[in-house]
Amino acid sequence: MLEKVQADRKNKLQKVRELGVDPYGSRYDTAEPIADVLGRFDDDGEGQSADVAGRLTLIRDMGKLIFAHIRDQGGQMQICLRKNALDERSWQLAKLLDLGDLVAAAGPLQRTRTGEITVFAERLTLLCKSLTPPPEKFHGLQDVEARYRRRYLDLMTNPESREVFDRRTEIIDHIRGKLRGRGFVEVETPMMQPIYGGAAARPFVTHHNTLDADLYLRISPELYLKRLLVGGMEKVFEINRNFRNEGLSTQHNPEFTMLELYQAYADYEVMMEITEELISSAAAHIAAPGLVRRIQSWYDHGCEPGAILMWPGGQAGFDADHKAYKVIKSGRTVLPFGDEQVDFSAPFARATYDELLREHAGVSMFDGDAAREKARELGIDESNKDDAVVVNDVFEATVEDKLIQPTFVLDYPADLCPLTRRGDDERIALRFELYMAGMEIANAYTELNDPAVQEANLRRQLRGEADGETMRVMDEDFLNALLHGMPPAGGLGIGIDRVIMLLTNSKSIRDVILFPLLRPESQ
RNA sequence: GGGGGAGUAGCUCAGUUGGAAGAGCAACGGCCUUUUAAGCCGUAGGUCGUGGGUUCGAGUCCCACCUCCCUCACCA
Repeated sequence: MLEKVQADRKNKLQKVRELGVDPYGSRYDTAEPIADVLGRFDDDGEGQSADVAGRLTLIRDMGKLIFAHIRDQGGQMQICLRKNALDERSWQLAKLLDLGDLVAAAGPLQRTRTGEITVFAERLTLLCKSLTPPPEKFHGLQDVEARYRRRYLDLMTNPESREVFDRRTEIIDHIRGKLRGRGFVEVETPMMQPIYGGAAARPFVTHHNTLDADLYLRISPELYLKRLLVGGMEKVFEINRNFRNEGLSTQHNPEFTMLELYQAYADYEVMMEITEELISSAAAHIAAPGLVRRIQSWYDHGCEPGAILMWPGGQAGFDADHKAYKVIKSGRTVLPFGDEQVDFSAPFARATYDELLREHAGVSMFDGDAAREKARELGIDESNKDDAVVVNDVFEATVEDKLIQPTFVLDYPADLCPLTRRGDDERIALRFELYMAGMEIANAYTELNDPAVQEANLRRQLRGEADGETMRVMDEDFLNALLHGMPPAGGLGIGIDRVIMLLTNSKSIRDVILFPLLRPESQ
């Protein structure tokens, strides 16, 4: 069947050529964004005209009169093609158009009898003939696997999907702007590393032929960014991919985007302020009415923006089935995430690791025996694991999914944190993680800059960590760098994909990554 | 890897107890100059995920496998 449709379309393509028209178009830079056209239309104005370009999403052919919807990246509107308004060749061309073709139409701009703003074309230009029909015009592409594997079809037909990726870009731009405003410089450090480190994860391995050397795709940029602190770069950040050779889930993609930043002469308290500012301001930015208005034009199918856009009480809101954004309380930014309402307003709640563990598990992080008992009660295998690993297993099992509202968890068990400075109490590390909606979003510490302690930490193996998942791979050059003296510093990592999930109400990380990793299709 | 769910036309989906594979959209032919998922008349389109099995007969029942989704495990 598909072959037949493609053959029909190739026939039409040939007929287009016989008309002397290039079916693959060429430069066309006179078109105006559709959202702008709809926005400037004046009901009392006369002699208005427009020139728009985009993909045909709907065609209603009435013989000598054709109505069609044309969509560009910011909006959709109606065009009308009439036999007696076009020259003979253009009319022949109009009758050969299919859903999915890219065209441009120019002519007078008027409302139709039923009130829809419409370009009554006097010029029609074919920009690209489409040989494969688009998905169903009303339901769009629903099949989840197809949406991930053939993202171009998802983007073409599902505006709410495009919307998520537009927001992703806006959020990352916003974060970069905030960091630049604080005097941070963006750097790029190796993705391919001879020694991997900075996190506890299994790496991907690759090979450089000329050097005949195995290299690892980085699991973290941390050790390189700290070298830059040694070199005198006092405020650095990197937003880039990390690769971890681990399982896939709704919260894990093997390659994911991480923000890491380091600030000399700061500590984890400063990192908390920065985290709060980045995330709460990104949420406020993304919930701003101006953005909601622009988005709304996608759903409007040609009705003028403004008709649906004024929300009562100055609140911004947006509802399209599963993607909903709202600013609910004035002065606070509250966004829905699934069944939850998450309040992104600063300041975020703070609690120590030990307080939370006592509250939810009834044991102290300093009492290894009690933690083991609790672990057995929870069905966690605690044999052959060090106390700190058992404690953390209990923490993850009992506390994590309770942390829906933004919460800084402070002061981790020192044994879990080889790169972190100890507190006055040597058993704790000056580290926090930020949890939201039960997900780990950020991780930061007051950085360890004592080379002797750092070396000892890296040499010590913790029992209970799986083979190959330890960060204790000795990086002599990193230790040498510390011997030259690294300023006391705060370091922060934020999982960008998860932030995007929270701010776009996406329950799966695959919905915020354009091309998530799936099993390759066989044959 | 364990558990649960799904896979039927290009797309969105029905398919009863096992008894002749369906609808809408898209496509093709025809009518139609103000339609809104246009309408009307007609035509065509299927390896029912793959491979076995049970049966007179399998989209439907059984087994294995493939892919995706959810969940658990894994995972800073």
